[in-house]
Amino acid sequence: MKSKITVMLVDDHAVVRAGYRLLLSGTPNIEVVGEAERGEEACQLYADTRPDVIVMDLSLPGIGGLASIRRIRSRDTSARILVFSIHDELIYVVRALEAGARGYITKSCAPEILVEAVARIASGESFLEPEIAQRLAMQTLGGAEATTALNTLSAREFDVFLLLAKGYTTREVAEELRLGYKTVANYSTLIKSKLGVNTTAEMARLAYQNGIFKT
Amino acid sequence: MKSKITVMLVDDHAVVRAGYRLLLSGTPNIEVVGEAERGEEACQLYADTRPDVIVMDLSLPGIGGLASIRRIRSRDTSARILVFSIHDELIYVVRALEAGARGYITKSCAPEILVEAVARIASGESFLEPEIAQRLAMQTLGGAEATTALNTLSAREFDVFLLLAKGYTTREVAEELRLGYKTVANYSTLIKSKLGVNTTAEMARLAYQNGIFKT
DNA sequence: GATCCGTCGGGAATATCTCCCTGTCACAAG
DNA sequence: CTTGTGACAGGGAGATATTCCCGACGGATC
Repeated sequence: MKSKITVMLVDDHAVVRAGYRLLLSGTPNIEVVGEAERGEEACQLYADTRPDVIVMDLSLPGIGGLASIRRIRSRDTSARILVFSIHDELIYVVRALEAGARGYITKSCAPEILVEAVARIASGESFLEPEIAQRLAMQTLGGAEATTALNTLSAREFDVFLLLAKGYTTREVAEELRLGYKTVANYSTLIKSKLGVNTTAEMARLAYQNGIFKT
Repeated sequence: MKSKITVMLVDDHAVVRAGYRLLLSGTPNIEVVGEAERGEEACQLYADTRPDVIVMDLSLPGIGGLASIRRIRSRDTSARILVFSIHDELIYVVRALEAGARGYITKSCAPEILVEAVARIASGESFLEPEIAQRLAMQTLGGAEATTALNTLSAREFDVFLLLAKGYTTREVAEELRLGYKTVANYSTLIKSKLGVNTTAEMARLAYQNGIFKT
C-alpha cells in the first residue's frame, strides 16, 4: 500500500485549522501530521517532521507568512508549500510565489479544491486556483512585469495617488504639490480610471492592501 | 429522545463553512440545516427554515453582518444569533450585541468553544468568548470611554461609515441599505463631521487604523 | 406633556468631478 | 530634422456630489 501524503497546517486560528484537518482527513490518502500557528513555530516543526506539503495562511502573527515561506525554503529548497489565503489580490499571489510557494488557493474556493491542490503539490506539481491562474495570465500578457495596476501610474500620478489615499482633499494635494486645483482634479479622475475604482476611499483601500501604508 | 439543535451557517467562504459544518456535525445533538453566504440570502433562509441558532460571520458581501443581524431580528425578535468573527476588537463585539446578537466568539478560539457556544445560545443563554468578556468588563470598569470617536456613531451611522470606507459610492450605499440618496449623503457629511475628517479616504484610513478591515 | 435623539429625506447653494481639449517639454525612432 | 509618444499642466462646461438648513416621525426620558 502506498504511504499517505503527510500535511502540516499553519494558520493562527485554531478553529480554522480544526476545520481543515477534518476536511483533509476525510480523504483516505492524506494525513495531517502537524499544526502550527506562528511562522517561527512552523519553521521548527517543519524541520522536525518534514511533511510532504505545508498548507499555510499568509496572515500569521510574528514574522508573517511570506517570511516563513522564505525561511523554510532557505533551509530546504525542496519544501512544498501551498498558500491558503483569504486574499485574492494578485499581488499576494505573486509575492507568495516569489517567496517560494508551490501553490496558491483562496479560502473562497470550493472544498474539493483544497484536497486537489494538496494532492497536486504533493506529487511535485504546482497548483493555482483556476480563476487566479487565469487572471495572472491575463495580467502577464497585458503588461510586462507583475503589474499591480499601481505600476501603471506615472510618477506624478503616484504622488497624487498617495496624498489622496491618505485623506488629503483635492485642494490640499494641489497646495502640497504646487499644482493647480484643476490639474489635481483631472489627475484624480485619471487615476481612478486607471485603477478601476470609483471613489477615493477605494484608492485608500488599494493603498492599504498593497502595503503602502503601514497600518 | 430530545430533538437536535438546528443551526444555520452564514459565511462567505465555502471552505470555511464546510469546516464548521464538519466540526458541528461531529456533535451528536447538533444539525446544520442551512448555509448562506450573503446577508440577504441569510435573511430569506432564516425566514424559511427557522433554525435554533444562526452562526454568522460579520464580514459578508453586500449589506454586511451587522445589518443582516438587525434585519433578521426586526422580523423575529426571538432569533438567536452567534457571531463568529475574525475580529477581536471590542468595537465589533459591542456593535454586534447592540444589533441583537446573543453571542460573540472569534475564529481564534478553540474548536470546543464553538460547540459550547452554539449549545448555550440554543438554550437561551448568551455567550461571549471568555477572553473577550473579560476585556469588555475591564473597559467598562475603566470608565473612561475608550472612545475611538467611532463609538460616537449611531448604529445607522456606523453602517454607512463601513460601506463608505469600503469604497462604496453614496449611491451604492443607498441601494445596499435601502435608503434615499439624500439620506446617505447627509449621513456622510454628519459622519465626517463627527470623526473630524474631510474626505472619505480619511474615513477609510480610520477604519484601517482601528483594525476594522482585515488587510 | 416637553424634550431629546436617532432616523429619514427635501431644497438650494456651492464644491467637486468628469470629459474633452489645448499646449509645453523631453526623448526616441525614423 | 521631423514625427511620434507620453508625462505634465491646466481651461471650460455640464453633470454630480456635498453641505447646510429644515421638517417629520417614533421612542425614550424626565
